[in-house]
Amino acid sequence: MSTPARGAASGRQLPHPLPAEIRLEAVLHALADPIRLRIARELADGHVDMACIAFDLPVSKSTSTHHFKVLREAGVIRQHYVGTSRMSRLREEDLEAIFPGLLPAVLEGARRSPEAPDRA
Amino acid sequence: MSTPARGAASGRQLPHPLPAEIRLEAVLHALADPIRLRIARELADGHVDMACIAFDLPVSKSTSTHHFKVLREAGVIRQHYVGTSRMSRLREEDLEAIFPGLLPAVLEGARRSPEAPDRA
DNA sequence: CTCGTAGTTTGACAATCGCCGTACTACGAT
DNA sequence: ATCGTAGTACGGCGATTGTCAAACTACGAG
Repeated sequence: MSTPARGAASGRQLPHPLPAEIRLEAVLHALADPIRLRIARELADGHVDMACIAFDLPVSKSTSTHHFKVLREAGVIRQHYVGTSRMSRLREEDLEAIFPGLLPAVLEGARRSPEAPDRA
Repeated sequence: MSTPARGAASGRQLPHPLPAEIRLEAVLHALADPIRLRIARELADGHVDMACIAFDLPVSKSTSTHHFKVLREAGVIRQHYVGTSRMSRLREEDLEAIFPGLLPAVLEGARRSPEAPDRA
């Protein structure tokens, strides 16, 4: 039948690392990319939960998916489905517990830097 | 004296970015590598100035040179020659002024993490 | 001057990364 | 049931990265 009954509204599950599995190198690597840093900054700036589409990123859909996946697998964001949209949120509390002060420092630094100098 | 007047002890010069040129992405990228993170941690742990050879890194000489260069060009460390040895030091004050709290948070995180999970 | 030590440079290689387009799946609405 | 929307998965491509070995330079000691 069409409705598989196995999913419900939260049908699709997404793998997230446990706090103990979050690696510093992975977090730093995830945030070292300009686009991912921008995503993190936008998530931090007021918006608690945002759908991927809400970000106006200068890349294709597949690349977007890729960047969100890197952030999620590094433990920087948490994602869950709402309908066909995927909501993203910073794992601020988890990260604060594991690497105190790290995320705030990065985000504050990102706010000061003019986004990116000009890589054209 | 046999040594000519052209060099003195600080003969070879090394390019360092000015504080204004230090980019957050570059710093994060530099510290996202396990070996470079380890270098930074060892530099922070008590040793103010260290020669490259003082680090017992599991890589070849050329790779060492490469990693130190990445750290220097990102603005994380400052280097100067003493004889044939190159001394390295963390740019803690510069970084603190540009990205307050970032370096301490990273270093503290590096101390907690068991170096590297086990990449064998 | 000669030699050894410390580090650099070059060039190569495999692996990863960021990016894209296309084809596909899941959900909601009609 | 059908369609549109939101996002995923699967290659594929060019650029960057981490690694090494080999040849080289710079300094200090004897």
